[in-house]
Amino acid sequence: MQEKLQKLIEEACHSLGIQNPGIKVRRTEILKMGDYTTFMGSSIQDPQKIVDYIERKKPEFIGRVMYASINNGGFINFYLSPNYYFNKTKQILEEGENYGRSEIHKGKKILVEHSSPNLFKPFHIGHVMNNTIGESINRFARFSGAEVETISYPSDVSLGIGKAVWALMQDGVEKLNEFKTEEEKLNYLGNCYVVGTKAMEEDSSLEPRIREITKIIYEHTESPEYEAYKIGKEINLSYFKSITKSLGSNFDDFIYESEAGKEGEKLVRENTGKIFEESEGAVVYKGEQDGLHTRVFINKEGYPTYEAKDVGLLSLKFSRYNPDLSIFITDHEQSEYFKVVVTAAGKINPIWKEKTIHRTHGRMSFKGQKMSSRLGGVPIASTLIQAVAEEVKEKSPESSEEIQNMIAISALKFTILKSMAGKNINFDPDTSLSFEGDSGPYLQYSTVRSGSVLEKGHVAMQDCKQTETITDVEKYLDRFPEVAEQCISLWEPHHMVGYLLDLAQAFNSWYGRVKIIDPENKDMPYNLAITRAFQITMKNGLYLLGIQTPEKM
RNA sequence: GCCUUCGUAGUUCAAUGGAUAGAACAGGGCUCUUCUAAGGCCUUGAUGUAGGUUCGAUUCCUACCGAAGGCACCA
Repeated sequence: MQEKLQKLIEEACHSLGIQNPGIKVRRTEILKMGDYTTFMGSSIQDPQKIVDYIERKKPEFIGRVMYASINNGGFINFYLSPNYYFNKTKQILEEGENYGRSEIHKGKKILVEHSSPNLFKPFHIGHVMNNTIGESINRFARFSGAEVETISYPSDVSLGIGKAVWALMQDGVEKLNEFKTEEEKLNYLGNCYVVGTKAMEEDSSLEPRIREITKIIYEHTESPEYEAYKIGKEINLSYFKSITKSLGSNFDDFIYESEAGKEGEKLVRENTGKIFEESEGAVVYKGEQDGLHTRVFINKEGYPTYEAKDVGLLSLKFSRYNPDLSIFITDHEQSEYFKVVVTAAGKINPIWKEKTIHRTHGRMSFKGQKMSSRLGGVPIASTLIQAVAEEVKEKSPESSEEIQNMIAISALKFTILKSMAGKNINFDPDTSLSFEGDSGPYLQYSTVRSGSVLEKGHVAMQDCKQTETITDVEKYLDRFPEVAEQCISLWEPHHMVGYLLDLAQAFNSWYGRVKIIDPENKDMPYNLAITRAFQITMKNGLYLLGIQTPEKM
């Protein structure tokens, strides 16, 4: 549509002898100003003549064209016709869950890595943020026409894990059998991590032993320690899968830190003297040559650091999946770190840098009393979700537990997704997590409401007649595909959140004014069709945010 | 000290260089014998400071003030 209008206006300019008008048609931000608009600079002598030209040629999709004069120029505003919107509604009903699906990355392969956990450490609120943003980007990737592979990068070797395994060995692995549920076993393992860390802090003579265990884990040496580690790793991994599943994620594959470490160490050693250099006994990359800073890739003890592991990860991603685009999501405090790592890795293979996109999420800080006291100041993911679900239960005791969870997760995800990723979030449970106003539940509620209307009336497009007036709901529905494309091209989900709020508001406002199920009203069939189109679009949009829509609420 | 990101209403967030800077929460006032009031309608209130580029700046540039993060073997 934008291209059609662009052509039309260029044609009009040419007919008036203006060769390079340099004007761009774009969407209006305010609905009453029209659907598309373009700014006419003072170089255009007589914009009214352009309007007249278009009025004469007026194709069917244009309702009217207006010139609005302003300071040093003005806008030519295009209003699309009722006929255009009528056909659009029909199109949405036909396309259903494919409405808005894009083809910008058709034929391409995209690799998305997110939610990378630290096994043996609890899945905390930071992981929920990563998962929420990562999952949404993952769904946008799938909506872009690309073939998508989703992976996670669990950290399965570190000194910290060595400490946890040491603590696990103290009481014996058999102790795990005493616990009935997976949750209890997991809590016990989490406790081992704490106990191990504390023990080493208090008694430094334990260090050689813990380093020995870490080495065993790193080298997969057959031993009781390695067996204990494998059991612990399995429990943690299985918990990771189940909690991310409950949040709406599935992973096609994993690349483990232990694998990436070996690959990375090999690559860094091969390129030492070329890309990397030795300095003070360590192998470093001097980032100053690129306006960055120096980082250590292999420490003076000869072990690969996270830097080398991330180089290995990049290498494995491209050798295993050969993606056209590789996106990964981390905490924003790693932004500078990854600039150095990706730049250094790009010197080994330029493709790795060119095709890699790093998106970040901020941190969540807590304030307010209500939720903080319930959480006891520990933002473990499952505890947080449970606490939110409790709030939902108070408000809606008659809903099933499944729906209560859906609403709780939507409230949480909405809070994370509504602002631009990478910015910190001030999480005030008393206000940021309200279920009223701009919120996840508001979007769900609006969708459920449309479903409830549709239960009472049957949608039949063939009974619909074109109306004289155009509702704001139709105008917003028309914009869904381009909002999705905006999110895809920028890899920023928050645009969709703002859009869905506008759409839902338009629907709720319309719902308040117009009785949809009204046999007296000749527009009832078309109003039902709009309602159905609204429901389809909301569901598609919420899907892209990783939010489920309940049947009732 | 250097680098990155960010300062918008009392609060939490929006706004490809364009029209009167949008919402929500909080405050004030309406609205359920009519399809779900987790709703709708009305109302008070904001671009950190000082310059610059531009017909036009929340957006781009410079300085300052403030916040978060990074800067050698932690992740």
